[in-house]
Amino acid sequence: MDKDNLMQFVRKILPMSRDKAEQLVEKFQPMKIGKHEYLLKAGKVCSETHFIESGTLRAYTYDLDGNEVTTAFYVKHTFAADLLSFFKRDPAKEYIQAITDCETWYLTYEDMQANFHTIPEFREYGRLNIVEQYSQLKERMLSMLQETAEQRYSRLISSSPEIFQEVPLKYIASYLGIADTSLSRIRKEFAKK
Amino acid sequence: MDKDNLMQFVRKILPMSRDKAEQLVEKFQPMKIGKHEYLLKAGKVCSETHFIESGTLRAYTYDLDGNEVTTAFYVKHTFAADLLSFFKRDPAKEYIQAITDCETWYLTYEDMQANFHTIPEFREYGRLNIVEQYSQLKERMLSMLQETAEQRYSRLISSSPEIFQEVPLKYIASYLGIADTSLSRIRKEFAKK
DNA sequence: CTGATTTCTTGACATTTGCGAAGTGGAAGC
DNA sequence: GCTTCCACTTCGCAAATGTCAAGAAATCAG
Repeated sequence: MDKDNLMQFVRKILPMSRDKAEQLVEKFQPMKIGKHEYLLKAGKVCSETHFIESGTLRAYTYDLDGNEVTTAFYVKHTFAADLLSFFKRDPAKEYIQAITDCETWYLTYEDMQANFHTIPEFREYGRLNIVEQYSQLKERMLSMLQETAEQRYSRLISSSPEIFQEVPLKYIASYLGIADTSLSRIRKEFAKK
Repeated sequence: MDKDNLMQFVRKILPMSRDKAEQLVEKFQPMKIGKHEYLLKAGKVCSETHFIESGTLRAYTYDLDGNEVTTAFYVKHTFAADLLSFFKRDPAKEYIQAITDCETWYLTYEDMQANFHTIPEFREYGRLNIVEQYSQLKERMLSMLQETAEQRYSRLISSSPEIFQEVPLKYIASYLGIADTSLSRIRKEFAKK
């Protein structure tokens, strides 16, 4: 397992020389996580950020009635971490669980801080990365505000078809903010078209 | 008009000495914006971030059917800006409009960048500020996922009662993701309790 | 392979919310 | 002062979604 995918991802967000990029990803270390295992549990401080080489994970929390609410899916070649816990050093409110076996490259908070202080490109990358996550969250927010459940489903299946290969539909339902029975109906309607 | 409120806000997010804080807020300049005027228009790059000394603003965009969707309210003693446009230097997708007459302290992107490079505390503040915004957006996202319109209304009125003093209800409705007639019904039910 | 568990679908029914139209009250402009 | 416009409410009905319960289908464990 080499770091090519990680390098490619990093340079896409902030174009830089190959040398700089290599310096930047140097501290990432490999990890394996088995299906159903946890990358993070609520109550613990998120101390690493993981670039997913292979596999799929999800983040979830509980609503006031005790129901699971899936807040994010993490697919290969993206980063998985609880940003808030990671940067604020607060206990996480979410669980991050492997849906399939996963391989990741992870960076600890300490290593990241060290690089922030010594590599200007890394700082800039760090900020842009947060802005990028904010951007995605905002799009999802807008989608919740102005689209119907069917439109959100349609959007998800065309933007991230991989998710549907590996993730149980009930998780997708709670991610879309609807009951699993409603998703089932929507899929039925959707198939007709 | 002095910068006390600004200083206080900045130091709340990242505690630091009074000297450092003064250095940090030095570049902020005063501006006045009249009711109904725009602080930012869609298509333009957001080139300043505004700390609101007094007044209220809202951000909005249009959905696919051409309806206004209110995405944020900015009340006094918080920052107003299109984060994505500001940091990515992309054209904004939103309008930011004054709902009442406003006074702000603003900082240009260039001044911010300059300070980022020379003052470590400023960098750290900048990152934490984004994380803070991300945190608020995430809470709103969760609220959309798991709460009913009435619960969202209830939450907003208790967390930000000021908004209801100055903002037309139809904007609040679109912020909550519901039709203005539905908000009207919800308020009626809510008043009974 | 078999039984147990989980996931997914379906149906009936209740609730929430949206939409269009109508009406009221108040603010703004002339 | 009068008129116009805008914000807000209300009503009736339609559409979307939730809840609960049952059963089919897929998956897992031994």
